Amino acid sequence: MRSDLVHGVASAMEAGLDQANLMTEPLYKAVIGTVIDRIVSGELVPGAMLPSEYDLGAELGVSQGTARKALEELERRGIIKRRQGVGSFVAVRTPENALFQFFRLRNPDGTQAIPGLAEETVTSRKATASEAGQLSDAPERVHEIVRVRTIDGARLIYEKSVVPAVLFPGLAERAPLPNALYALYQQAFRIAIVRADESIRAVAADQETASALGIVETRPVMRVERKAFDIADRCVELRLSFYVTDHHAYGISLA
Amino acid sequence: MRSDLVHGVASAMEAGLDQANLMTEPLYKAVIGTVIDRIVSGELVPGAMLPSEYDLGAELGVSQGTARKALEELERRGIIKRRQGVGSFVAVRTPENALFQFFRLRNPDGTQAIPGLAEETVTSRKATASEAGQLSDAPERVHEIVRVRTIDGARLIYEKSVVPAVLFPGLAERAPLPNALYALYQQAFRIAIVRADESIRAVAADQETASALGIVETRPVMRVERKAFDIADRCVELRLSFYVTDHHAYGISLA
DNA sequence: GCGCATCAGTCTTGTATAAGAATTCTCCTA
DNA sequence: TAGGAGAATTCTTATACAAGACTGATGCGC
Repeated sequence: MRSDLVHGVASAMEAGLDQANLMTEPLYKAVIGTVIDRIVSGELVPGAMLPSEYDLGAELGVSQGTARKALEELERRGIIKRRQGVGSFVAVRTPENALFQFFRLRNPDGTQAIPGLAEETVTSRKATASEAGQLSDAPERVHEIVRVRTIDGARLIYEKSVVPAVLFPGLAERAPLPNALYALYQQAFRIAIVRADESIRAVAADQETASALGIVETRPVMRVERKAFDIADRCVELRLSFYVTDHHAYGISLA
Repeated sequence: MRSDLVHGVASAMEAGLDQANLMTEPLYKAVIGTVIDRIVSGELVPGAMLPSEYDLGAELGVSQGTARKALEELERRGIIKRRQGVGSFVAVRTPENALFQFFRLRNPDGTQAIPGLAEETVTSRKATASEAGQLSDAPERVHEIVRVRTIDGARLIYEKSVVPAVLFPGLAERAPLPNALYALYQQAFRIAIVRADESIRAVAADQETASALGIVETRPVMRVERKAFDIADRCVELRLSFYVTDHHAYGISLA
């Protein structure tokens, strides 16, 4: 079986993965890498059905149980969804679940707040040194999306998103963009956001934010810096957001 | 094997678990419940070694593989730690890892901020209706821990923690309390915090917070409401914290 | 005799595999 | 149109072997 395994790993390499297997990497990890490669390459599009555990195992020269272990971990990471009796599918980021996963603002009663879109400007420009350093592959040019978002009609959110131009060709021409950017990223550019690191502070609104939201400059607002990572763990978006949290709260869970 | 399984579940019931198994619950979930029961009951204390996969399986009438599946999930939940060639151990909440897991304040360079303790008062009183409704088992009396914490000598954090008196007998007499409360909870009261839900807002400091931290009343501070849950998923602590985030940020990860 | 390295043994978890059960959907039939 | 057989899928359980880690005995040099 080991020879077949090596063959399976070899196909994974052909699909784009060629590091990290020097010392007999476990088979199931090689399978994980193969599946991720196929998603990244577009061979498996969001919503597509994966081969069954048995077929995937046969194809890569491993047993059904090993393929299963790989699929279980992919589901834990949120990359695929599985349904008994039906099959395994590449996770689809819909406007609904994208909001539920990454938009954390809650109403006073704890329910999810539903944001609207009041203003939007999309521009292309050179990346700053800081942006190039934080984004993967140090892009030279970026798209900047500046938005004012509303909740129940009130202008409460001001946010700037920066993405590499090379990964999002023609983004600026697509304006106006839909409310849920991450669903657009996946559907139009095949980039699935699966993880985000955030840095949160309470600050007094600066002049730019205050005028955008129509508030006084000294008002406390929540300042959130986000780095968003795709399925291949590349940092593909920087986002700086300001929230007015007088009647809403940012809900998170620590585990 | 199914009859033996039922027997295993029966022993789990004797250990304290007697709901949620009406319709042929999977064996490995019954094993998970049994292990959790033993930890909650104090039969397995933090740091104690669990039976090996083989022994645990034999004891409960399931195979090593099934016991293994249960132990894997317990490790994912952070309830136990496993080391190849050594064994499985009930997770120990040390002051260090408790801070790393639940104290999210970061220095400007992204490293973990180390808090100190400047002031502390511990009192016992009747629970408010709101507190009784949020805490598990609607306790009549609570302990309240009010603290001012420092970072690099600066008074930057003001926090009030409320815990049920019945679960923490004699807590008030233990003052002064150690810096890491959750380590104390586990070591002195056998209550392991494994999860917390937080609600974050940016507000202007109120009079109480401002005087405690020595800042002006209008200064923006981060207001964090936390509900902390133990291994049995009971809400055992309410905490209201105020952070001065001029030079520090609250770091979280969304996945 | 004392100290230290080495090595075998044993206990543990990690990996791989396989067989049968449970779930879901489709399609045919009455 | 309702119901049931069948096929496809994931889910559960079980077993065998590999790999890592600690223990203690053994032997050698000093």
